[in-house]
Amino acid sequence: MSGEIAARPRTARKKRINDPEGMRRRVLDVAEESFQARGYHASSLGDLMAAAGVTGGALHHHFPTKKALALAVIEERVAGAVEETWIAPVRAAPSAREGVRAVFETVAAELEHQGYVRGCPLNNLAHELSLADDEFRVALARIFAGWRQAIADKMRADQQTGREEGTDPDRFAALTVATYSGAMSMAKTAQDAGVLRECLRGLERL
Amino acid sequence: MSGEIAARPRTARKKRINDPEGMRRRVLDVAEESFQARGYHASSLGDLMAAAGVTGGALHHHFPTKKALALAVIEERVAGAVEETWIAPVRAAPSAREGVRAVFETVAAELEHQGYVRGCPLNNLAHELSLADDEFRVALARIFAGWRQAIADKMRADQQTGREEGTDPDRFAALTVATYSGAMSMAKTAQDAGVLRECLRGLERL
DNA sequence: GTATAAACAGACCGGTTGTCCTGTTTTGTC
DNA sequence: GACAAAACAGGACAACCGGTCTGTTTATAC
Repeated sequence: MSGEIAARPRTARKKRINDPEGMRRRVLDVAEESFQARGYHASSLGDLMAAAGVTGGALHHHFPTKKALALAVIEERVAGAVEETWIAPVRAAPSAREGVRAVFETVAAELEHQGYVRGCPLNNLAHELSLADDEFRVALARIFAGWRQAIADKMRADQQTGREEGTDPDRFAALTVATYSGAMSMAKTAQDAGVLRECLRGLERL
Repeated sequence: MSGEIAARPRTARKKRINDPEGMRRRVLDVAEESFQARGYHASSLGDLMAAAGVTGGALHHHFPTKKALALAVIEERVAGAVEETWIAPVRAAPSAREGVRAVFETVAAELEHQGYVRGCPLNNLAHELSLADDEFRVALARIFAGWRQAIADKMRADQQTGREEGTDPDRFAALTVATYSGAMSMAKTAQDAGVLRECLRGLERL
């Protein structure tokens, strides 16, 4: 066993294939994952490079700075996550109120199934980066605004059909997003998704 | 003039006074400030030492590690902030619902007066540190629990006098804390405290 | 007064960080 | 096939980080 030196890669002797889109996607994948799990400042580019199997040159080619990488994660991944888990389901729901209820329960069920709580992707980055850099802040604020507007628009659509006449759409949207964000914050800190359901019950008393 | 060597501090010729409590307090002051403004990972001990006017030896004497310093900030300052701005005012209020309303408006007024939003001290650290270290997480979770319980207890006291019979105290407390936390998160990201008032209005419809 | 511990000063170090730089290889274009 | 640009490799580097270490001064106990 002592004679064994590092096994050379006999297969694939220096045959490179340029795949810029795939490489960019892989970097974004591990960056999104690491930023959520460890945070922006606690994630080193060295770790990301190792996890993605990417060299420094390639990383620098696609994302000149760490900030540029984070901005891409925010605008492409975090915004996408909010769209996927909140905006689309609410739009597709029979009503705003029903959509909100469904999302709360879906997320709570998912968290309980996976056994741990990583928190809301948007809120996680918003807390760490909003005060650090104004470009970060604006990008994150835009996602919050789109989230709220989607809920408010749905509520307005409900009102077009005569329902929910006593409810202020923007107020309902703000309250919903705030409650969800705060509940996720508590769930993350307690590592228990139960508070999500508790807050949903409270919200339904409206 | 050429004969002058480095000007010796003629005043205060090496007269040191040991003030362990004061030095500890100064370190905690700048650490709390920096952790809130820049976050834990973005705050270097070097910056803190410079800001507090403290040498490395003194810092290490009172706080052996950065983690120990953060733990002290959490348990002594963050817990104190929650106690001061939330628990005490709610206890002193005529009712739970009135206390919650008063705190929301007080905080909103303060934020609008100072012109910027730094966010909720507890939530700021909770997001960055909950997943990083379990000791951090437990310490932060305990503060959340105390916050919720104070509100729930106040609601239970109200119910002893025949009021609020249709409200679940724990549910009300969870909803209140979640809404406030989420609203502060949005207010911080948008740098606009208006959403706090918006959420309070929504909450009052219960 | 003397012993002892606490409080503080200040330099030092190994490891890590983000970024930059110089090459090499692949790909697209004519 | 010639050529330019994009894509990628991999090392270099200065700055910085957190922690440790040794030594000195101040306070406390007896």
